[in-house]
Amino acid sequence: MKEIDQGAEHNTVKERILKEALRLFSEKGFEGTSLQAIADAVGIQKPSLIYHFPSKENLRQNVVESLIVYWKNELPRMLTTSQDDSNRLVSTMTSLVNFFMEDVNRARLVVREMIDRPEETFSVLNEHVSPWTRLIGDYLRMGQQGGIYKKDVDPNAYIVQVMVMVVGTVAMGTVISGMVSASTDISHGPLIKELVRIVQASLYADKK
Amino acid sequence: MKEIDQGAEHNTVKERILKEALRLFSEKGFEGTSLQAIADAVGIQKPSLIYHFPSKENLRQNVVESLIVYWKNELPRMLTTSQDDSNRLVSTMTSLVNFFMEDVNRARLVVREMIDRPEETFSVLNEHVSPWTRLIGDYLRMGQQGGIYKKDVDPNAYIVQVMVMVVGTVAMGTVISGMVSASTDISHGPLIKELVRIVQASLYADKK
DNA sequence: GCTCAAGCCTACCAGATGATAGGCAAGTAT
DNA sequence: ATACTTGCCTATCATCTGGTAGGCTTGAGC
Repeated sequence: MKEIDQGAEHNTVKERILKEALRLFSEKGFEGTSLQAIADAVGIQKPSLIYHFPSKENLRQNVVESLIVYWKNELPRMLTTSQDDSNRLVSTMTSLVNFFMEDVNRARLVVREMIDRPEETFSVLNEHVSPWTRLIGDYLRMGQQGGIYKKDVDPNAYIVQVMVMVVGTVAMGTVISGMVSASTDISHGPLIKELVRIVQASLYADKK
Repeated sequence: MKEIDQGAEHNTVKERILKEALRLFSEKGFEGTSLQAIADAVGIQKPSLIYHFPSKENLRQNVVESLIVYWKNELPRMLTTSQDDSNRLVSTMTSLVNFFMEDVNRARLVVREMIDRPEETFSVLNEHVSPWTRLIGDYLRMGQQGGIYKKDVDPNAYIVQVMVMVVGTVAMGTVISGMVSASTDISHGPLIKELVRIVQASLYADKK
């Protein structure tokens, strides 16, 4: 019975720990979060935490891995979902935005990992994500030859920039909004709409 | 004599502390950096640190303020430097990129502050930067009416997105590059070139 | 019934942390 | 010369950190 629930139930202690750790790591950072704080958030004692995850570092790796697993399952689905070639790229990007918007903590954790552990994160991205982005790159180059996309687009750099915008907008968009408006609660809506516009306008060739 | 040097000399203990603190805060984060580590980097003892900056929090504020001061001096200069209206926006952005590229730690610290203290950073940006970005906003709206810029550009959101790209590219660009290439040392060059291209291509109206 | 492992607990540890107290040397002012 | 300030030091503090040792309870297997 216990083995049947494994993975399906969303309330096992282990999953609650991962959930609270993700939240606290992304809000306060890895170094800024104590095991005590996580234990308190879950409602257990510190040694019980250590029982499930033998060290803080191990817990961090598991939190990160839980995000990677999600990606490895979802990315292929995103890339194959829309049959329509013309907006496959935009629909993939939209799925990506939705993934991060589902839980802003995901974007913030990714940003933190990239700044805290640049080399390590580089390797992780290269190993788990680059196979799929390479496909997008090929797709872009084909579109360029076919005249659909602007010829001065640098496919690789373009993909990186789109990623910077997606992650950056979700993680920092509302904060940077302080640069242009005093209202504290600028929703992500207009930012993402403009994000999509920029991504498209800078990609598609002008109609002659 | 001492008062004359004040601010001009770059080797006072206080300035060396600020420099090392900026570096360590941006590399390891605020919580991830101990006063001991800063003191060691400067070459003094921990209590001597406390002598100059009464608390760690006070030191953080001074580090952040040193960046803000730079901005408040440079932003007006950037905005007024190029007389040529047609590329004032791009030249301003280039100056901004150069400012961050001068020391990547600047961009990373800004990103960290935005994620660690969203509300506080929002207020800081709103107070010190928004007066200038409002000018850019007006400038964009005028250009839209004049037909120079695309009409579907959302000026405020556009400015925010450009900022997301600038800060994001410098702070995370080389890491995200792991998504498209295995070579560890992708320079910022191509990324920034593509950044400028995207910013321009998504702004200027198509020639009819 | 007995054994055993799982899951969580209390009690505790060594080390690091931010911060304080107080001393001391050098320079400046009176 | 004396008194005071500046800038740095050593010694020490209470607190918190990640992590360990070991005990209690529950439930399944035999």
